Amino acid sequence: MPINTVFEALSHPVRREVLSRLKAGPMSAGELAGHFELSKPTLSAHFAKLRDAELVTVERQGTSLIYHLNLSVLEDALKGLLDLTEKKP
Amino acid sequence: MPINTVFEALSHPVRREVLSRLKAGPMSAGELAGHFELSKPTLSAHFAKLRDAELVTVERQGTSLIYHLNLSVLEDALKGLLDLTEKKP
DNA sequence: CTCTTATTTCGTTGTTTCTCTAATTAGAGT
DNA sequence: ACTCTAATTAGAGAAACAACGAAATAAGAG
Repeated sequence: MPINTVFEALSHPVRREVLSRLKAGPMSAGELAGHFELSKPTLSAHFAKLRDAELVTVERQGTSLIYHLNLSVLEDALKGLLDLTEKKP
Repeated sequence: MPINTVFEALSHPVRREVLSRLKAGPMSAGELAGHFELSKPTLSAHFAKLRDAELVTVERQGTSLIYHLNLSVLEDALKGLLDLTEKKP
C-alpha cells in the first residue's frame, strides 16, 4: 500500500475506468471485463494491479469474484495530489 | 494535455517530488537536479515528461531554464481523481 | 570568436509494462 | 467423478521506461 503503488496503478486509463465503473457498485470480474475490448487475462492483470494497490477489494461469490471499490485508498491518492497544490504543508 | 499523459507523468515518485519542490516557487533545472541522486540527463528526461503533460512551464533566464509549477493542470488531475470517488456524476 | 556554464539530445543497456493465446485452478451442479 | 462456467496463472513478444556517459546545443562573458 505504498503511495507509489497507488499512483502507478492509477496511471493506466483502463484501470481508472475500472474504478469508475466500480463507483456505481460492486461488480464481478467478468461483468467488468465485458465493458472492454481486451482479453480477460489482460483485464485480470489490471485487476491484480488494482488489488496490489488496495484500490479494490475482492470477495468470492460462488464461481464469481466480486470487486469492490476501496474509497479510503483513493482518498489517500487524492490527499497526495492535494499536497502538491497546497502552499502550506 | 490529455489527462492520460498527466496521470502517466504523476506515476513516478521523482516527478512528484519535482512538483513538490516547485510548489515552493520556480527553480532552475540544475538546482532541481541537485536535490536528487540521479544524473542530469535522467532528470532532464523527467522534466520533459512533466513539460509534455504541461504540469510545468519553462522560461529561460540567461543560460538557465526556470521551471514553474502549473497548478491548473494539477487541478485537472485532482478533479479526475475526485470524479472516481463521487457518487453523483 | 572562443570559453564557460547550463541543459538537453544521442546512443545504449537492462527492466518493466501491456497484450495475447494456451493451460490451470476453483466452485457448483449434474 | 465429470462437466460447465468463471477467473487466474504461465509463457512469450513488442513496446515503453528509466538510467547512464558522451556529445551537442544555447546563451552570456571575455
